[in-house]
Amino acid sequence: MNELGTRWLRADERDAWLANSALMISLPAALDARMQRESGMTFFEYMVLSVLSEEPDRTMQLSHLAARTSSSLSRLSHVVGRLEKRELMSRARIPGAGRRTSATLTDAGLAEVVAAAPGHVAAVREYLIDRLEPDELAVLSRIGSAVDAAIRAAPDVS
Amino acid sequence: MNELGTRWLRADERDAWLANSALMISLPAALDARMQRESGMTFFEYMVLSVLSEEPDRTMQLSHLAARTSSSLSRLSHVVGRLEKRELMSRARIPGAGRRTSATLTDAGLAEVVAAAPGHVAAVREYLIDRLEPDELAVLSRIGSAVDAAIRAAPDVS
DNA sequence: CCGCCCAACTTGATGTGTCAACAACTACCA
DNA sequence: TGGTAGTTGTTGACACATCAAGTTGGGCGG
Repeated sequence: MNELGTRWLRADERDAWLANSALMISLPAALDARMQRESGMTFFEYMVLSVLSEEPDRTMQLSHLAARTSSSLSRLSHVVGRLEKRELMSRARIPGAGRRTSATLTDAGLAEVVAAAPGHVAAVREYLIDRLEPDELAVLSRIGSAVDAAIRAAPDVS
Repeated sequence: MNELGTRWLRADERDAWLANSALMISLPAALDARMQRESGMTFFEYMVLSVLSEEPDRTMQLSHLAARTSSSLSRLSHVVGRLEKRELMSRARIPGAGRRTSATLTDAGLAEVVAAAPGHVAAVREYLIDRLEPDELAVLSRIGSAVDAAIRAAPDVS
Protein backbone atom coordinates (compact mmCIF):
# COMPACT_ATOMS: atom_id res chain seq x y z
CA MET A 1 0.00 0.00 0.00
CA ASN A 2 3.05 2.19 -0.25
CA GLU A 3 3.22 5.40 -2.22
CA LEU A 4 -0.51 5.51 -2.50
CA GLY A 5 -0.96 9.21 -2.91
CA THR A 6 1.48 9.45 -5.75
CA ARG A 7 1.38 5.93 -7.01
CA TRP A 8 0.70 6.92 -10.57
CA LEU A 9 3.61 9.28 -10.90
CA ARG A 10 7.10 8.27 -11.92
CA ALA A 11 9.94 9.05 -9.57
CA ASP A 12 11.01 12.22 -11.37
CA GLU A 13 7.42 13.36 -11.69
CA ARG A 14 6.88 12.74 -8.04
CA ASP A 15 9.97 14.77 -7.20
CA ALA A 16 8.74 17.65 -9.30
CA TRP A 17 5.35 17.48 -7.65
CA LEU A 18 6.80 17.46 -4.16
CA ALA A 19 9.09 20.32 -5.08
CA ASN A 20 6.16 22.20 -6.45
CA SER A 21 4.49 21.96 -3.08
CA ALA A 22 7.12 24.33 -1.81
CA LEU A 23 5.97 26.89 -4.35
CA MET A 24 2.31 26.19 -3.81
CA ILE A 25 2.23 25.96 -0.05
CA SER A 26 5.31 27.31 1.69
CA LEU A 27 5.97 30.31 -0.50
CA PRO A 28 2.53 31.93 -0.22
CA ALA A 29 2.49 31.24 3.50
CA ALA A 30 5.92 32.77 3.97
CA LEU A 31 5.11 35.82 1.88
CA ASP A 32 1.79 36.32 3.60
CA ALA A 33 3.27 36.08 7.06
CA ARG A 34 6.04 38.48 6.18
CA MET A 35 3.77 41.04 4.54
CA GLN A 36 1.46 40.88 7.51
CA ARG A 37 4.31 41.36 9.93
CA GLU A 38 6.12 44.13 8.07
CA SER A 39 3.28 46.01 6.45
CA GLY A 40 0.10 45.01 8.26
CA MET A 41 -1.41 43.91 5.00
CA THR A 42 -2.21 40.64 3.28
CA PHE A 43 -0.31 39.51 0.26
CA PHE A 44 -3.55 39.65 -1.69
CA GLU A 45 -4.39 43.12 -0.44
CA TYR A 46 -0.97 44.26 -1.54
CA MET A 47 -1.57 42.83 -5.00
CA VAL A 48 -4.85 44.69 -5.32
CA LEU A 49 -3.43 48.01 -4.24
CA SER A 50 -0.32 47.48 -6.29
CA VAL A 51 -2.21 46.74 -9.50
CA LEU A 52 -4.27 49.87 -8.99
CA SER A 53 -1.16 51.92 -8.37
CA GLU A 54 0.17 50.91 -11.76
CA GLU A 55 -2.80 52.40 -13.57
CA PRO A 56 -2.35 55.97 -14.81
CA ASP A 57 -5.43 57.17 -12.93
CA ARG A 58 -5.10 54.63 -10.12
CA THR A 59 -8.51 53.34 -11.18
CA MET A 60 -9.82 50.09 -12.58
CA GLN A 61 -13.13 48.36 -13.08
CA LEU A 62 -13.75 45.70 -10.47
CA SER A 63 -14.10 42.77 -12.85
CA HIS A 64 -10.85 43.72 -14.56
CA LEU A 65 -9.15 44.04 -11.21
CA ALA A 66 -10.44 40.59 -10.34
CA ALA A 67 -8.98 39.14 -13.51
CA ARG A 68 -5.62 40.82 -12.90
CA THR A 69 -5.38 39.41 -9.41
CA SER A 70 -6.72 35.95 -10.30
CA SER A 71 -9.52 36.28 -7.81
CA SER A 72 -13.24 35.82 -7.90
CA LEU A 73 -15.41 38.89 -8.02
CA SER A 74 -16.86 37.85 -4.73
CA ARG A 75 -13.56 37.71 -2.96
CA LEU A 76 -12.54 41.02 -4.43
CA SER A 77 -15.78 42.63 -3.35
CA HIS A 78 -15.21 41.58 0.25
CA VAL A 79 -11.62 42.74 0.23
CA VAL A 80 -12.42 46.06 -1.40
CA GLY A 81 -15.08 46.56 1.23
CA ARG A 82 -12.46 46.19 3.94
CA LEU A 83 -9.91 48.35 2.16
CA GLU A 84 -12.56 50.99 1.68
CA LYS A 85 -13.26 51.01 5.39
CA ARG A 86 -9.54 51.58 5.93
CA GLU A 87 -9.81 54.42 3.41
CA LEU A 88 -7.15 52.95 1.18
CA MET A 89 -9.44 52.87 -1.81
CA SER A 90 -12.89 53.93 -2.93
CA ARG A 91 -15.60 52.65 -5.20
CA ALA A 92 -17.76 54.50 -7.71
CA ARG A 93 -20.50 53.33 -9.99
CA ILE A 94 -19.73 53.96 -13.66
CA PRO A 95 -22.82 55.76 -14.99
CA GLY A 96 -24.70 54.37 -17.94
CA ALA A 97 -22.73 51.16 -17.93
CA GLY A 98 -24.83 48.57 -16.23
CA ARG A 99 -23.65 47.62 -12.80
CA ARG A 100 -20.06 48.36 -13.59
CA THR A 101 -18.08 49.82 -10.72
CA SER A 102 -14.64 51.31 -10.62
CA ALA A 103 -12.21 51.13 -7.77
CA THR A 104 -9.61 53.83 -7.24
CA LEU A 105 -6.65 54.06 -4.96
CA THR A 106 -6.73 56.93 -2.47
CA ASP A 107 -3.68 58.98 -1.56
CA ALA A 108 -3.46 57.10 1.70
CA GLY A 109 -3.66 53.86 -0.22
CA LEU A 110 -0.87 54.90 -2.53
CA ALA A 111 1.25 55.83 0.45
CA GLU A 112 0.74 52.38 1.95
CA VAL A 113 1.72 50.59 -1.23
CA VAL A 114 4.79 52.74 -1.63
CA ALA A 115 5.77 51.96 1.93
CA ALA A 116 5.13 48.25 1.54
CA ALA A 117 6.72 47.78 -1.88
CA PRO A 118 10.39 47.54 -0.91
CA GLY A 119 9.72 44.88 1.68
CA HIS A 120 7.58 42.95 -0.72
CA VAL A 121 10.13 43.03 -3.50
CA ALA A 122 12.87 42.11 -1.08
CA ALA A 123 10.91 39.09 0.04
CA VAL A 124 10.22 37.99 -3.51
CA ARG A 125 13.92 38.29 -4.27
CA GLU A 126 15.02 36.57 -1.13
CA TYR A 127 12.65 33.63 -1.38
CA LEU A 128 12.59 33.14 -5.11
CA ILE A 129 14.24 35.33 -7.69
CA ASP A 130 17.72 35.58 -6.25
CA ARG A 131 17.84 31.84 -5.72
CA LEU A 132 17.43 31.09 -9.40
CA GLU A 133 19.85 30.96 -12.30
CA PRO A 134 18.84 32.97 -15.37
CA ASP A 135 17.86 29.87 -17.30
CA GLU A 136 15.76 28.69 -14.39
CA LEU A 137 13.99 32.01 -14.37
CA ALA A 138 13.08 31.49 -18.00
CA VAL A 139 11.82 27.98 -17.40
CA LEU A 140 9.73 29.18 -14.49
CA SER A 141 8.03 31.65 -16.77
CA ARG A 142 7.31 28.91 -19.27
CA ILE A 143 5.91 26.64 -16.58
CA GLY A 144 3.70 29.37 -15.23
CA SER A 145 2.19 30.04 -18.63
CA ALA A 146 1.66 26.35 -19.28
CA VAL A 147 -0.11 25.82 -15.97
CA ASP A 148 -2.20 28.90 -16.47
CA ALA A 149 -3.28 27.66 -19.88
CA ALA A 150 -4.05 24.20 -18.52
CA ILE A 151 -6.29 25.55 -15.80
CA ARG A 152 -8.00 27.98 -18.09
CA ALA A 153 -8.63 25.15 -20.53
CA ALA A 154 -10.54 22.99 -18.06
CA PRO A 155 -12.14 25.16 -15.43
CA ASP A 156 -15.30 23.08 -15.05
CA VAL A 157 -15.97 19.53 -16.17
CA SER A 158 -19.63 18.97 -15.43
CA MET B 1 4.34 55.99 -10.92
CA ASN B 2 4.23 53.06 -13.29
CA GLU B 3 5.29 49.55 -12.38
CA LEU B 4 5.29 50.40 -8.75
CA GLY B 5 4.69 46.98 -7.31
CA THR B 6 7.46 45.39 -9.27
CA ARG B 7 9.64 48.36 -9.97
CA TRP B 8 12.71 46.75 -8.55
CA LEU B 9 12.53 43.68 -10.70
CA ARG B 10 13.97 43.42 -14.19
CA ALA B 11 11.64 42.52 -17.03
CA ASP B 12 12.58 38.85 -17.07
CA GLU B 13 12.39 38.67 -13.30
CA ARG B 14 9.02 40.28 -13.39
CA ASP B 15 7.82 37.78 -15.97
CA ALA B 16 8.99 34.91 -13.83
CA TRP B 17 7.26 36.37 -10.81
CA LEU B 18 4.00 36.88 -12.62
CA ALA B 19 4.19 33.39 -14.04
CA ASN B 20 4.88 32.05 -10.59
CA SER B 21 1.63 33.55 -9.41
CA ALA B 22 -0.12 30.98 -11.55
CA LEU B 23 1.57 28.26 -9.54
CA MET B 24 1.06 29.98 -6.25
CA ILE B 25 -2.52 31.12 -6.66
CA SER B 26 -4.38 29.49 -9.51
CA LEU B 27 -3.02 25.98 -9.15
CA PRO B 28 -3.92 25.46 -5.48
CA ALA B 29 -7.31 27.01 -6.08
CA ALA B 30 -7.98 24.78 -9.06
CA LEU B 31 -6.83 21.66 -7.26
CA ASP B 32 -8.83 22.51 -4.17
CA ALA B 33 -12.00 23.16 -6.11
CA ARG B 34 -11.62 19.95 -8.05
CA MET B 35 -10.86 17.79 -5.03
CA GLN B 36 -13.83 19.28 -3.23
CA ARG B 37 -16.09 18.66 -6.17
CA GLU B 38 -14.94 15.16 -7.01
CA SER B 39 -14.07 13.73 -3.60
CA GLY B 40 -15.75 15.97 -1.03
CA MET B 41 -12.41 16.60 0.57
CA THR B 42 -9.94 19.46 0.79
CA PHE B 43 -6.60 19.27 -0.91
CA PHE B 44 -5.00 19.54 2.50
CA GLU B 45 -7.18 16.82 3.97
CA TYR B 46 -6.20 14.59 1.11
CA MET B 47 -2.52 15.25 1.80
CA VAL B 48 -2.94 14.32 5.45
CA LEU B 49 -4.78 11.09 4.74
CA SER B 50 -2.45 10.27 1.89
CA VAL B 51 0.69 10.68 3.97
CA LEU B 52 -0.76 8.44 6.62
CA SER B 53 -1.70 5.83 4.04
CA GLU B 54 1.92 5.62 3.00
CA GLU B 55 3.06 4.58 6.46
CA PRO B 56 3.32 0.82 7.05
CA ASP B 57 1.00 0.97 10.04
CA ARG B 58 -1.01 3.94 8.73
CA THR B 59 0.13 5.79 11.84
CA MET B 60 2.25 8.85 12.49
CA GLN B 61 2.97 11.22 15.33
CA LEU B 62 1.12 14.51 14.95
CA SER B 63 4.15 16.76 14.91
CA HIS B 64 5.78 14.60 12.26
CA LEU B 65 2.61 14.65 10.23
CA ALA B 66 2.59 18.42 10.53
CA ALA B 67 6.13 18.61 9.22
CA ARG B 68 5.33 16.30 6.33
CA THR B 69 2.37 18.40 5.27
CA SER B 70 4.07 21.76 5.86
CA SER B 71 1.38 22.81 8.28
CA SER B 72 1.31 24.22 11.75
CA LEU B 73 0.44 21.91 14.58
CA SER B 74 -2.56 24.07 15.26
CA ARG B 75 -3.96 23.73 11.80
CA LEU B 76 -3.36 20.02 11.83
CA SER B 77 -5.05 19.64 15.19
CA HIS B 78 -8.21 21.32 13.91
CA VAL B 79 -8.24 19.26 10.74
CA VAL B 80 -7.61 15.99 12.52
CA GLY B 81 -10.46 16.87 14.83
CA ARG B 82 -12.79 17.13 11.86
CA LEU B 83 -11.45 14.01 10.18
CA GLU B 84 -11.87 12.15 13.44
CA LYS B 85 -15.50 13.19 13.60
CA ARG B 86 -15.92 11.82 10.11
CA GLU B 87 -14.27 8.63 11.38
CA LEU B 88 -11.54 8.76 8.76
CA MET B 89 -8.81 8.74 11.36
CA SER B 90 -8.26 8.40 15.08
CA ARG B 91 -5.91 9.77 17.68
CA ALA B 92 -4.17 8.00 20.52
CA ARG B 93 -1.82 9.27 23.19
CA ILE B 94 1.59 7.59 23.06
CA PRO B 95 2.15 6.36 26.63
CA GLY B 96 5.25 7.39 28.49
CA ALA B 97 6.21 9.91 25.86
CA GLY B 98 5.15 13.27 27.09
CA ARG B 99 2.21 14.72 25.29
CA ARG B 100 2.99 12.94 22.06
CA THR B 101 -0.03 11.76 20.13
CA SER B 102 -0.29 9.47 17.16
CA ALA B 103 -2.81 9.67 14.39
CA THR B 104 -3.85 6.58 12.49
CA LEU B 105 -5.92 6.13 9.39
CA THR B 106 -9.08 4.07 9.83
CA ASP B 107 -10.29 1.56 7.26
CA ALA B 108 -12.91 4.03 6.16
CA GLY B 109 -10.22 6.65 5.83
CA LEU B 110 -8.09 4.40 3.71
CA ALA B 111 -11.06 3.65 1.49
CA GLU B 112 -11.61 7.38 0.96
CA VAL B 113 -8.00 8.02 0.02
CA VAL B 114 -8.00 5.11 -2.36
CA ALA B 115 -11.15 6.42 -3.96
CA ALA B 116 -9.82 9.97 -4.20
CA ALA B 117 -6.32 9.17 -5.39
CA PRO B 118 -6.94 8.62 -9.11
CA GLY B 119 -8.78 11.91 -9.45
CA HIS B 120 -6.09 13.71 -7.55
CA VAL B 121 -3.28 12.30 -9.63
CA ALA B 122 -5.22 12.98 -12.81
CA ALA B 123 -5.62 16.60 -11.80
CA VAL B 124 -1.94 16.96 -10.98
CA ARG B 125 -1.08 15.50 -14.36
CA GLU B 126 -3.58 17.56 -16.24
CA TYR B 127 -2.69 20.89 -14.65
CA LEU B 128 1.02 20.47 -14.26
CA ILE B 129 3.03 17.35 -14.99
CA ASP B 130 1.77 16.53 -18.44
CA ARG B 131 2.26 20.11 -19.56
CA LEU B 132 5.98 20.00 -18.88
CA GLU B 133 8.92 18.78 -20.90
CA PRO B 134 11.29 16.41 -19.09
CA ASP B 135 13.93 19.09 -18.65
CA GLU B 136 11.33 21.47 -17.26
CA LEU B 137 10.32 18.84 -14.74
CA ALA B 138 13.90 18.68 -13.55
CA VAL B 139 14.20 22.43 -13.29
CA LEU B 140 10.98 22.61 -11.34
CA SER B 141 12.42 20.20 -8.81
CA ARG B 142 15.52 22.35 -8.47
CA ILE B 143 13.45 25.50 -8.04
CA GLY B 144 11.31 23.87 -5.40
CA SER B 145 14.31 22.84 -3.36
CA ALA B 146 15.89 26.26 -3.67
CA VAL B 147 12.75 28.01 -2.51
CA ASP B 148 12.30 25.59 0.32
CA ALA B 149 15.86 26.21 1.47
CA ALA B 150 15.42 29.97 1.20
CA ILE B 151 12.30 29.96 3.34
CA ARG B 152 13.76 27.59 5.87
CA ALA B 153 16.82 29.83 6.10
CA ALA B 154 14.88 32.93 7.11
CA PRO B 155 11.68 31.92 8.84
CA ASP B 156 11.61 34.72 11.38
CA VAL B 157 13.62 37.92 11.47
CA SER B 158 13.02 39.44 14.86
C1' DC C 1 12.48 15.37 45.22
C1' DC C 2 11.05 19.99 44.04
C1' DG C 3 10.48 23.57 40.87
C1' DC C 4 11.14 25.41 36.46
C1' DC C 5 11.18 25.07 31.72
C1' DC C 6 10.42 23.01 27.39
C1' DA C 7 8.05 20.22 23.99
C1' DA C 8 3.77 18.65 22.11
C1' DC C 9 -0.52 19.47 21.53
C1' DT C 10 -5.44 21.89 22.13
C1' DT C 11 -8.65 25.48 22.21
C1' DG C 12 -11.22 29.68 21.16
C1' DA C 13 -11.53 34.19 19.02
C1' DT C 14 -11.06 36.51 15.02
C1' DG C 15 -10.41 37.16 10.18
C1' DT C 16 -10.65 35.69 5.50
C1' DG C 17 -12.29 32.73 1.50
C1' DT C 18 -16.01 30.34 -0.89
C1' DC C 19 -20.35 29.29 -2.52
C1' DA C 20 -24.91 30.15 -3.65
C1' DA C 21 -28.37 33.31 -3.83
C1' DC C 22 -29.76 37.69 -4.99
C1' DA C 23 -29.87 42.49 -6.97
C1' DA C 24 -29.23 46.06 -10.45
C1' DC C 25 -28.65 47.17 -14.90
C1' DT C 26 -28.43 46.83 -20.10
C1' DA C 27 -29.52 44.98 -24.41
C1' DC C 28 -31.81 42.51 -27.50
C1' DC C 29 -35.73 40.86 -29.75
C1' DA C 30 -40.53 40.14 -30.71
C1' DT D 1 -43.21 48.28 -25.32
C1' DG D 2 -42.48 44.56 -22.64
C1' DG D 3 -40.24 40.43 -21.58
C1' DT D 4 -36.14 37.86 -21.10
C1' DA D 5 -31.41 36.86 -20.92
C1' DG D 6 -26.70 38.22 -19.84
C1' DT D 7 -23.22 41.04 -17.18
C1' DT D 8 -21.57 42.79 -13.11
C1' DG D 9 -21.48 43.21 -8.28
C1' DT D 10 -23.03 42.40 -3.50
C1' DT D 11 -24.35 39.81 0.49
C1' DG D 12 -24.76 36.25 4.12
C1' DA D 13 -23.93 31.78 5.82
C1' DC D 14 -20.63 28.71 6.53
C1' DA D 15 -15.95 26.52 6.38
C1' DC D 16 -11.32 27.07 7.17
C1' DA D 17 -6.71 29.25 8.72
C1' DT D 18 -4.17 31.80 12.02
C1' DC D 19 -2.69 33.52 16.21
C1' DA D 20 -2.24 33.78 20.91
C1' DA D 21 -3.21 31.62 24.99
C1' DG D 22 -3.74 27.59 27.69
C1' DT D 23 -2.76 22.53 29.06
C1' DT D 24 -0.28 18.51 29.97
C1' DG D 25 3.48 15.70 30.68
C1' DG D 26 8.84 15.07 31.00
C1' DG D 27 13.37 16.30 31.84
C1' DC D 28 16.78 18.41 34.37
C1' DG D 29 19.33 21.41 37.62
C1' DG D 30 19.88 22.12 42.28
